[in-house]
Amino acid sequence: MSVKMKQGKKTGGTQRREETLSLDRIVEASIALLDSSGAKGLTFRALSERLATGPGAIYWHIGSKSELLTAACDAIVAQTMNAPVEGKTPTAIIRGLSLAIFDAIDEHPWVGSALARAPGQLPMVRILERIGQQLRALGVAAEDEWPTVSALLSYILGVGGQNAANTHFAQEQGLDRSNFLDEVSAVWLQFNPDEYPFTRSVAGQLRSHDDRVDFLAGIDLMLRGIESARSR
Amino acid sequence: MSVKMKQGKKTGGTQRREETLSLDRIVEASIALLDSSGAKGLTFRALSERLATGPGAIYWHIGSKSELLTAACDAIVAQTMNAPVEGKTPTAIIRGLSLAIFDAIDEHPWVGSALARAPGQLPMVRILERIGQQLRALGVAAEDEWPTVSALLSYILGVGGQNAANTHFAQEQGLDRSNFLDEVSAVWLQFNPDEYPFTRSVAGQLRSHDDRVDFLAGIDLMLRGIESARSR
DNA sequence: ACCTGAACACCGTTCAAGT
DNA sequence: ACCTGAACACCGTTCAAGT
Repeated sequence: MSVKMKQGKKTGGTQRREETLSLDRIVEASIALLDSSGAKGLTFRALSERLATGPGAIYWHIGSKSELLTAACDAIVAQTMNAPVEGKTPTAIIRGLSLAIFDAIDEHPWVGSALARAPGQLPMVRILERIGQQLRALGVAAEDEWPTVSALLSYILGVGGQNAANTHFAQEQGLDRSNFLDEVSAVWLQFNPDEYPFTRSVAGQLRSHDDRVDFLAGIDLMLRGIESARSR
Repeated sequence: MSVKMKQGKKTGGTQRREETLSLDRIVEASIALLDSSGAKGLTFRALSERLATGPGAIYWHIGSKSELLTAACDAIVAQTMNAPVEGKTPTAIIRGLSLAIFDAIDEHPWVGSALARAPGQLPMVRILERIGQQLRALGVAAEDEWPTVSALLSYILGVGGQNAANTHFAQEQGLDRSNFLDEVSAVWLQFNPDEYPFTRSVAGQLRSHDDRVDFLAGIDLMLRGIESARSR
């Protein structure tokens, strides 16, 4: 739940009063702000008002806004990736982990874009590690380990980013996400059939689809690909 | 090369002088700005200076900054997706199309993030359409068409987004991208071996890898998955 | 129809000054 | 060591006024 991005920050032995500012409290307030008003809602002014302090105080605890966003993202990802996953086989666990991330991003859409903007950072690494261990258990060849996790991770980040963009776009237009997708589908149906035959014919499926099911279908596609590489 | 995002904008019969403002000229200048100074470089002030006009003039031609970014993105994507692709079989063409997008994003990193932020919009649809047609040629079952393009597209967007984030992060630290990845690799090697065994052992591969090769490996993984679904 | 440019309502970040 | 809050250097966007 609480994650230090900086190190060497031990809070002595004596207990301070609840109101004291701390990275944890800042991150907590940031998450609340992000959840309620999206990525645009996280500003140092809104944050310092919520924490009854000035913007400068926050800068004492964290270096920049992007660090703050990554710290908030990491709090969610850590919580998600530390939770136990049901499933016995490596493939089942990978499916479970993937769905857990999907659901976390679904609940906190801003995590999708924050994750994509922090390459190589802790939040990404947590996912990389847990999926990687299962790939190893699956028996993926050593030289294939990196390209394989990398591919799975990219896919997950891609879906997460789309998810974030969809909800952002939707609430910009005052719609919920499924209404927004309905509208996209309607636009696609107006496209010139000679130029965009595939898009048109698939527009209906866009309308009736289930994001979560499609996401899992993609994971399964990749898992089948991994299997078929292993067995040759 | 030139794409109208608004409609009904015919420029009469008479030719205006070169200096006249137009969506095309604005998009062209935007691309130059984005290429030279990244996503942060595109501001209405810098743009209006370059075009020797005021910010208000630009707003007469385009509705908002995000529309402008999408229009610039679409100019690149359209050019990329309209180019002929070598390859005879559907799989070869999908590989070629994917590489073409990868290379375009590599050359214009900002396209990676612009693409991700424009769900359902024209740039994405261009990619969707061309890949979708090849999936159809491949014989993918009608009910699998949507989840399959969707998965390929998410993967491509995911890699593109990472690519964009890497170069953005790198130039923020005054490094080039491979030096930046070296640094990430060094950080990973410092992680606790008990908590992050996989990440540590894979850090070396991160250092010596080739983004483009890894990207293609992911595409091949998915293509194998598609094949194996078809043959059962 | 198209352009000008000042003005508005914000941002992230810094920093002297306080305790 | 930690906090305050004014100030700086920006943003995107609007809009009366011009041609």
